[in-house]
Amino acid sequence: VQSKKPPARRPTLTEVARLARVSPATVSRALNTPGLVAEETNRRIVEAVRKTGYVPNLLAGGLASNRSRLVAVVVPALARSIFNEMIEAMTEELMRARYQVMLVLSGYQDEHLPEIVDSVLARRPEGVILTGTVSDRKLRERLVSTGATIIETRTMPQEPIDYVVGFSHHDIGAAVAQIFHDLGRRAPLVVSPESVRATERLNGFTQAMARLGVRRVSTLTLPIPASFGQGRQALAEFLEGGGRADCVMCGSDWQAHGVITEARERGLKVPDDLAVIGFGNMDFADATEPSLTSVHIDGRKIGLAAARILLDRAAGRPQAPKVTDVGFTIVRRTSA
Amino acid sequence: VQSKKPPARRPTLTEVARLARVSPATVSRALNTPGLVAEETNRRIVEAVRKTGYVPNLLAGGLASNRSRLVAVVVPALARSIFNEMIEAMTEELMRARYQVMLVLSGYQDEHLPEIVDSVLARRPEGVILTGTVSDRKLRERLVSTGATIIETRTMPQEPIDYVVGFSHHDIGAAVAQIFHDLGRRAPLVVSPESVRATERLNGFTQAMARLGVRRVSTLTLPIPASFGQGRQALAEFLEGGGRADCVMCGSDWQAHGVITEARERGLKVPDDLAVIGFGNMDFADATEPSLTSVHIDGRKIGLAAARILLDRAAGRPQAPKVTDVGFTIVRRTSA
DNA sequence: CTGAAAGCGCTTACAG
DNA sequence: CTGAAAGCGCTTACAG
Repeated sequence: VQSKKPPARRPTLTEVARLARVSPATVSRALNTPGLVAEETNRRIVEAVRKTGYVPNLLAGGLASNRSRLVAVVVPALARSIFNEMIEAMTEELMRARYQVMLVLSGYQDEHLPEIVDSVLARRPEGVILTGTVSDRKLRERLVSTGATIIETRTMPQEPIDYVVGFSHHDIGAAVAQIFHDLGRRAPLVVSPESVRATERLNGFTQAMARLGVRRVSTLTLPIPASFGQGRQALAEFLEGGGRADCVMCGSDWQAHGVITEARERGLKVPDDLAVIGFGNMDFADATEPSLTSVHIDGRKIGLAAARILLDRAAGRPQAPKVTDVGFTIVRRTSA
Repeated sequence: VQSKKPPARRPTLTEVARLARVSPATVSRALNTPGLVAEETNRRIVEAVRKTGYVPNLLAGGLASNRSRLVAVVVPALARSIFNEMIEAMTEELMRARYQVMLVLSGYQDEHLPEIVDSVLARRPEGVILTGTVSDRKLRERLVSTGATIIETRTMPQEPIDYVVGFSHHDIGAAVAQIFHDLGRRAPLVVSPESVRATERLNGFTQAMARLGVRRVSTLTLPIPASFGQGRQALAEFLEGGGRADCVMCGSDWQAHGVITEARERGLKVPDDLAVIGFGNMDFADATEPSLTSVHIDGRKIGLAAARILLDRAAGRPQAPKVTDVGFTIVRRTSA
């Protein structure tokens, strides 16, 4: 006498074949390339699939065909994430083509990257979407050697691993510097999270400022993830340490909001005494008081472009360009 | 003469075995249950793995062992998402146990659910995490029949499919009603997205209000996803249509912020003329003017609890309770 | 502690 | 248009 759990064995392709009175090979064809199968045969197979409730086993299918229909997306984190729109757009597009997305969290430190890469490769993904780049040469080679399409996003590396869909953090720093310069600011401060990409923005900013005649840039480096409280405290310490600034480029909108809050608490007027520019153009950017000028990246555009590259390549369609620059915009609101 | 792409064949377990002078079976054991293998043998195998750069093929492994080490997470959407923290906590915990997370976007309509469920089951996941519930009986059975652990989250269904980690939307509606009542409000408005769960909150609210002696509740139903602009326009139309209200329960913080903005634009004082409570306790809830009272859900707690259930079950450890209620809190700020 | 063998559920040349 | 057969790369009783 059995209780509860029935054997839970799922019907297999072979069972469907038997029911439809064809060979397993024909069922496989009917499911994957229906054009190759006679109409009447197809009908019988569809009916058998329906009757049995058959769901193909993609582990077996992937193993046999060497095509996993899987794309890995590697992001540092998700909470408070600026990656949502990219991931969402990409996932939607890939799901439409019957691909699936494996979500991988890498953290902001690189130390676990080797294990993470291996765990990704173990699934034999057809594509790997990276946030930023991978600098370790061995890891880069390991990624490429799999034959998967590798796409670096949200960056613009000197030496791409394979494909790139991103923008130049360096240029963003320069553009922000230009805005402050146009506002007549001469004492810039950069509040920057401790990340490769924030550092690129810092460098772009500093170099542009130098070109514009401002050689002195104050910098506050903060641990990741950058928060409201942190931004606030950072400005407090800076000012109490005797620092002077009339403009601030922040690593995130949370930081920027913290900086603004602290500044106003101390009687500074934003933007008159202190102009502030954030990064990310978050939901709340127009809800702060004053509203926040911020750098906007089109995440959906990145996600879509990456998905298209993968699908085109999988379908053998004419290759996309290796590098796609989606650019950025700076949304001017009140704070600068 | 070959060019570019080297054969890209990855080393197999058999090659590792040959190099280590053992059988494939022993390599498999060394990798999965090292305790069963002699130390010296193990050493040789580890060395061979290193030398070859071997990465196990989980498609093959999963097929052979009938354990995919895959968990599917199904959420309606990611952009502006309230699910981030849940997903992040769950993914972290599962990755630690060498499980991987497949991200599935379902949209807010149920029409594509059957295909989505099939695409999920095709990967033979060991667990399926759902946002909300699945009402279609056939789909429920299909899910269960796979033997995977099914976990419904962010809900508290009458008849759970399997496990539940969530909270009661109905109770939230009631709690919000109580707050408005304590503030002496008698003309409530509910701005509610067109979703099952928002409707539960609406019902809880309406019933509690009735118990508290307020029988008339105005309702504005909005399409999903609920946005700032929508909330704003909704209030505008409501007031211009002659509607009266002294308090509003909103379906999201974005809506709430829109409602507040519109109210102030029209000279209404928040909270004096109009008390407002949002849902989600988003980042910007304390950045609005006035700051926003909102319902807070501990997403990380949900994600962790779900991951634990899966891992405990996979390890055959004593079963977790079928239903976990993580509750909710209402964060009082200025708007109510 | 280790190996030989069967099998997991598919796909895909190959042949007809 | 269809089938027989081999094979994808693992795991796991079974036997020793």
